[in-house]
Amino acid sequence: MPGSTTDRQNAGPGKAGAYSVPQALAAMADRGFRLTAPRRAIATAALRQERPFTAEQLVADAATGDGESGRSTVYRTLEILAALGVLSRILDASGRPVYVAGAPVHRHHLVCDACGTALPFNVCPVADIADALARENDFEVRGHLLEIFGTCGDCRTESP
Amino acid sequence: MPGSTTDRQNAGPGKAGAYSVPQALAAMADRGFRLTAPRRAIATAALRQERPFTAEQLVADAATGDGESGRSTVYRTLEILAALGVLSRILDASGRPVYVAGAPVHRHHLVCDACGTALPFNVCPVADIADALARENDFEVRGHLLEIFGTCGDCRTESP
DNA sequence: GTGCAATTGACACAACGTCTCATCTGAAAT
DNA sequence: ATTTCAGATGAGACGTTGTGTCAATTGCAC
Ligand SMILES: [Mn+2]
Ligand SMILES: [Mn+2]
Ligand SMILES: [Zn+2]
Ligand SMILES: [Zn+2]
Repeated sequence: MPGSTTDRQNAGPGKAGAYSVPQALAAMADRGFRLTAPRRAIATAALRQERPFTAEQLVADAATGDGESGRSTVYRTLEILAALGVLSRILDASGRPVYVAGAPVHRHHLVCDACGTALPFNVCPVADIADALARENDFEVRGHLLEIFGTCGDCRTESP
Repeated sequence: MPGSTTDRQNAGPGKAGAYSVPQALAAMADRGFRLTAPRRAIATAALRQERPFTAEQLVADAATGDGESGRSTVYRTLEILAALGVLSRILDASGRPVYVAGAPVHRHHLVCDACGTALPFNVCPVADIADALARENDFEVRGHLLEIFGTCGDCRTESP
């Protein structure tokens, strides 16, 4: 059962808000999760990704890469990493859940149709109108979903 | 009535932007789609929904309600109705595609967690910042996704 | 009416995800 | 170092959502 105590030195993310693999593992151990070989492999693979990735992608990755891991374990470990704030689970342009590195802070993305890169931005234009909308419609706002889609500069220069 | 003429005046949606069943059928016929029994049944069932509905919900509905329709036909007909602007396909809080009545105009919704009601609103706070974000990040904006989640007044008064 | 292309729907298939449960293992206690 | 067992694994069955195929059916133009 989770809840024990161990080393807390590098349990948190660095300045950029991104966890290193050792930090991610420490965060897991902190919460009482056992450091198994599959979990090490999955955390390593997840943090190596430079773009949003689906669970299935990592299933395939983990099968060939850093040791074998079953589908169930991949799903379970990604869930844990998301709960710990090592990863965030967001929705891509098609509504499919994808994971990105970083805590699930209030954040939105510029998502490139071509390469899938999700560039975060933090200005939120929703808060301004949410209050007004809530009042006008007797609606209690809990949260919102905002993603902007298009094409990044790199992809535009590479295409005719 | 023998020899009655086909209403051509009903090809478009009414003032509220919502299609009636005859209007939806007329829109299909206009585009060369045949008016089959399954299509009538599916259009009828779809326009009867008062909340966003999934294709699978309508598959179940159509099986019991206005005559039998195969799964493939339901999916295909919903796709047609969405293409015609009779329905819109949006994403719910979980990212699942759902259909709502009305043309896929630029629109966002207040989506109730409890009852699923999707209340549209038309003020868009994204346009304001999209330009700036595009410029700052060399990103060509194609579109965006914005849904606000929470609880509607009806559901709040019914719960403790 | 006839003819034929459009349409249907049973069925197979695939992707994604959940659940179970027999087996294995990390790590705490000794 | 060995014991011990709750935590963890993963093969496999299963459910849901959605797509593709194709022989049989049917709307509709003529
Ligand atoms: Mn926001
Ligand atoms: Mn908008
Ligand atoms: Zn790109
Ligand atoms: Zn409600």
